[in-house]
Amino acid sequence: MVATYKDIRRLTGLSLATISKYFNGGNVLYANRVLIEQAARDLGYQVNDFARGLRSRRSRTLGVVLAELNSTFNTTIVSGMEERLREAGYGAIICDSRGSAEAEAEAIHFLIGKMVDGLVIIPVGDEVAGLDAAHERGIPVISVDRPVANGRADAVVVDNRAAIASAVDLLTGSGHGEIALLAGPDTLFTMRERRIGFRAAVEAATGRLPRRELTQADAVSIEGGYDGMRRLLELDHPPTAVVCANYEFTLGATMALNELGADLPRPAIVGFDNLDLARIIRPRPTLVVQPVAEIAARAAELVLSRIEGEREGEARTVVLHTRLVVGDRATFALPGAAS
Amino acid sequence: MVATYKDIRRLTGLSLATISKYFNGGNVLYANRVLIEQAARDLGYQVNDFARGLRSRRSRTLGVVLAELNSTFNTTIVSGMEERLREAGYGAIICDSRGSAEAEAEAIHFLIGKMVDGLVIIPVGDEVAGLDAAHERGIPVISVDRPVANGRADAVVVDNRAAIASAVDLLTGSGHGEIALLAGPDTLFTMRERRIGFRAAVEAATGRLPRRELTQADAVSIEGGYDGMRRLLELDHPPTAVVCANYEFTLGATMALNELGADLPRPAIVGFDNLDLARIIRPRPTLVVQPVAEIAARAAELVLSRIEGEREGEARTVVLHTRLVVGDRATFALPGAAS
DNA sequence: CTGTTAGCGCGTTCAG
DNA sequence: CTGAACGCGCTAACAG
Repeated sequence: MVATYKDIRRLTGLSLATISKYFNGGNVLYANRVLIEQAARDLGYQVNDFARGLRSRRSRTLGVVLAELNSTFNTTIVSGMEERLREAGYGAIICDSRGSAEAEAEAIHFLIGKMVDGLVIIPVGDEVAGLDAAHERGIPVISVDRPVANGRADAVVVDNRAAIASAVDLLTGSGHGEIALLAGPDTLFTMRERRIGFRAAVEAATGRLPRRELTQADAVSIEGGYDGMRRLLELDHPPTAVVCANYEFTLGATMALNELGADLPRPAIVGFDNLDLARIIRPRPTLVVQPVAEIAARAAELVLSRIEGEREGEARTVVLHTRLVVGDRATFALPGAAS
Repeated sequence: MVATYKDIRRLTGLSLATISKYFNGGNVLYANRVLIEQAARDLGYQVNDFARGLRSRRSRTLGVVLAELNSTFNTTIVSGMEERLREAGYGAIICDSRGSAEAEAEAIHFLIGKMVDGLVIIPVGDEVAGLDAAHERGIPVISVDRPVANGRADAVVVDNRAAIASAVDLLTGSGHGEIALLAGPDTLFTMRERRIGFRAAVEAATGRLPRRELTQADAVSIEGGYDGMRRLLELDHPPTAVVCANYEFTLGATMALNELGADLPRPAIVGFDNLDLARIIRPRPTLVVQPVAEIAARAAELVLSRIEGEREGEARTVVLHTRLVVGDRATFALPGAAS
C-alpha cells in the first residue's frame, strides 16, 4: 500500500543502499538522484520513521512537556522553541501535564517511547518523576522556568528575586509602606523565589519584614488571585499596594478590584507577565515582564547543543532578566502623596 | 544498553511470543505475568515504539495540528481533547502551524511519518495541503472550528451565523440601527460565516443591509482589531454599536476604546470567546461564548470512532451552538434610550 | 497457554 | 560510487 525503498528500486533499478544514501544526504550520482526524486514523487514516498528510528536509534524529534498548555506564557515559549527546532531539522512533540505530576511522568514515559532525542520540560513541581529513564538512555533534559531538583538537567530561568524586587522598589519608592504579595505556595520554585525576593526587598526598603498576613499563599489560579485579593481588601489594616507574583494572580486580583473595590480604597498593584494586559486594563497596570522570546531561544539552543555536541559536563543554568514596564501613575502612586 | 524482550527472556526463561502477549494484553499465566513484571521492573524495560509500530502499523498516537498555539480557544480545546484521548489509551502529538499553510503541511507530513492513527486539525485556511497522503494511508482526519474544503474530513464546528445573529439581535433589540462588524477576511471560514450571519441579521432587523464601511475586513490579530475599531470611530457617521467576530478583535477593539475613545461617544460592543474577559474588563462586556469543552469532547469522540470503528462512510459534520453571555447594560444599551 | 519462525522498512557494514 | 546481506526489536501466524 504505502511505498518503500523496494518500490523505488523497482522504478529506478538502483539498489536499496543507494536509495538509502540519497535519503540520508550521502553522495549519489546526479543522474541517480534525479531518478530517485522522480520515483519518490510518483509513489508519494515518505520515509518510514519507525524503520529508520529502529535502526538509527534517533528520531530527530524532541519532546516538550508543559505544566499547563492553557497559559500564554508557556505557549509563547513553546511556539518560539518549536520554530527554532524545526529550522534545525527537529520536530517537536508537545504534551500537556495539566498541573499533574502523574500526567507529567506519563508524558515523559510516552516521549521516551517515541525515542525523542531530547526533552524540554516546564515542570509541575520541584521533583520530576520518570527522568531516570531519560538519563539512562542518554537523553538530555532541559528545564524551563523552573529548575529540576532531582537528576541533572540544564535550566533556563529568570532572576525571580530581582523581578519582584523591581516591583517592590517602584512601590516603596512611591512611598508605600504596607505592601502585600499575592503568590502561590513555596512548593513551587518560582513562587518560593518570588516570595524570598519580596521579603528581602521589603526589608531592605522599610527596615522590617512584611506582616505575615500580607504574604499568604493561595492556589495558583485566577480564582486564587481573586480570593487572595479579596482577603487582603478585607483586612483590618489592608495593604496600600499589592504585587502579583504571576499572570493568574494578576488577572484574579484585577477581577477582585473590579468587583469588590468600588467602595474600598483601591490599592496600588503591580502585575506579572503578558504585556497585552497593559493595553486592555484601565488604568494601565505596571507589569513585570519576562523575556519570553529569549527564554525560548536559549532553551532551544541548549537542547540542540546537548544533542549535537557536548552531551557530558556539568548541568548548566541560564539566568535571564525581567523588565518592569511602568503603567499609569495612578496604579502605583500612594494616594495623597504629592504628585 | 536499553532492555529488550531478549533480556526479559534471559531473566524469565519465557519465549518472546509470551512476553509480547503480556505487553499487548493477551492471556498469560499469572505466574508468568509476575515473572515478566519483575524482570521488566529490574531492567527498566520500556517497549520500543519503533519496533512495535514497524510491525503493527499502528502507533496508538494521534496528531493534532493547530493554526495557532498561542490562543486560549485552541489550547483549551486541545487540552480537553488530549485528556479524553489519553483515557482511551492514545497519546497526542501537538504541532503548531503558526498561521502558516506551509508549516501546516510540514506538520501533517511530520505526523504521517510518525504513523499517527488519526489527525485532528484546526486548519489555517479552507484548503489544507498534504491531506492526500493521509487519505491514501487511511488515516482519518477531523477538522475543528473550520471545515476542510478539500478531501473528506469530519468536522466539528459551531453555528457561526446564529452566533453573530444573537449578538446583533441583542443590539437591534436595544435600539441600535448602525451596527458594525469587526472581522477578518472572507478567506477564513469562520470570518466568512460570521459576516454572512451579520449581514442577514442586520437586514432582518432593520430592513436593509449594513453600510459597506461598517463591515471591513481586517487582519485577524489584536492589532487588526485595534486598527479596525479606530477606523470605525473616525468615520463621519460612526456606528453606535460594534460586534467583534473573534477574541483577537475583541481585545484590539477594547484597547482602541481605552486609548482613543475618551472624547468620542463610546459605541456599544459585543465580543467573542474567553469568558474571563467579562471579569477583567470594566464595564463588563457582552460575549458570544463557544462551547469549548463540548467541542473538545465531540472531536475526540469523532476521531476515536473513526479509528476504532467505522472508517468508511460519509464525512460527518457536528454543529454546536454558542451562547450569549450578557454583560453590563451600559455596554450594549443605546445612549439616550429610556432605561 | 506457550514456543518457533518469519518478516515489517530501513541503515550499515563490507566488497566490488 | 554502488550492491548484497544482515539485523534493529517487535508482532503475527502457526504449531504444539
